[in-house]
Amino acid sequence: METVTESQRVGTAKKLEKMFGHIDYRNPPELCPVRDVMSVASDQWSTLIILWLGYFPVLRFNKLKKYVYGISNKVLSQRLKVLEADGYITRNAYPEVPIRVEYSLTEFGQSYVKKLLELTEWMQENSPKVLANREKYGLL
Amino acid sequence: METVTESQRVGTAKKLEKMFGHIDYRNPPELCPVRDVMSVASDQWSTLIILWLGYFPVLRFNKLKKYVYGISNKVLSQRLKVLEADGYITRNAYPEVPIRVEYSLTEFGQSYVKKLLELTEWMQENSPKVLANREKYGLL
DNA sequence: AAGAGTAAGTTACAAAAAGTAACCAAATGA
DNA sequence: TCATTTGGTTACTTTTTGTAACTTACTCTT
Repeated sequence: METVTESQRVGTAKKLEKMFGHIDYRNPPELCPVRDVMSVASDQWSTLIILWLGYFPVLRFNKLKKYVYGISNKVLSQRLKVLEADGYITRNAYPEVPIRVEYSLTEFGQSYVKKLLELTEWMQENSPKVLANREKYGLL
Repeated sequence: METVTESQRVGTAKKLEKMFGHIDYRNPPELCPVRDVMSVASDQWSTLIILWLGYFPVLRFNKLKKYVYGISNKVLSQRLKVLEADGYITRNAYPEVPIRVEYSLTEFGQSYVKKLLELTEWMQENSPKVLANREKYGLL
């Protein structure tokens, strides 16, 4: 068991201890719901799906597929199921012909999309720096 | 080109337009630095690496590997390179025997870890809800 | 002097995940 | 009768991950 002195520790980071196990070298996903839940919600495709559903209050399968550029039917369908199971989105199917299926965020999903937007805003502000760093690194 | 009325639009979500292309069905990663940069930084393993480096100011390869439970040498090594290239972390090698290599966050990395911690805090607060949802969904 | 140990990786091979593209159902319109 | 439509599914290929053995270079033990 490792101990970290206060001086070694970075400010707010104490919370990691609670989040990712108790710093005893054992924080596998089975023992760590945060890691488990996060790996679903912050997956690349899931993130884009949730963000677009934050933008449009309701979207049908094929519309969503156009916005989440590059996603395949298969993966979109998979992710939608998981996101529904985890409570971020709802699926409403209307038995018309052809069938109409509408996806939208739950309240829970909306609270998540707010957090996600904070992160993407940071990304937008900072992505130029990252691209500049990559350039520089490439030359070394 | 799709138009969204103000009433359809969810609050802060207008920013998506700037972030993910101009709502014209074309936001591939090549045209969208945010998507590109985000896919590296918010990858599951990268996230854990950055979080642990936020907790311990400096970590060596094998220590990092113990904290980021379950990661393989290969992937750890890959992610560290990319995170270094993107400017989140620094690598310092001391030519002792055996070699000693120290990783730590750059200032930029520290500004990112703060954002990341906000997200993980949300996850910690909300993961019980997600697990409960999953249970319920499983029964349907 | 031969062998073991150590840190930080790399490499070859196997398994899992993702991408691709064709296919399906059910009703409607030409 | 045949094409069209939506929301997927399926079989197959390619890419990404995971596994575990190996490497390098020097030091310590025997």
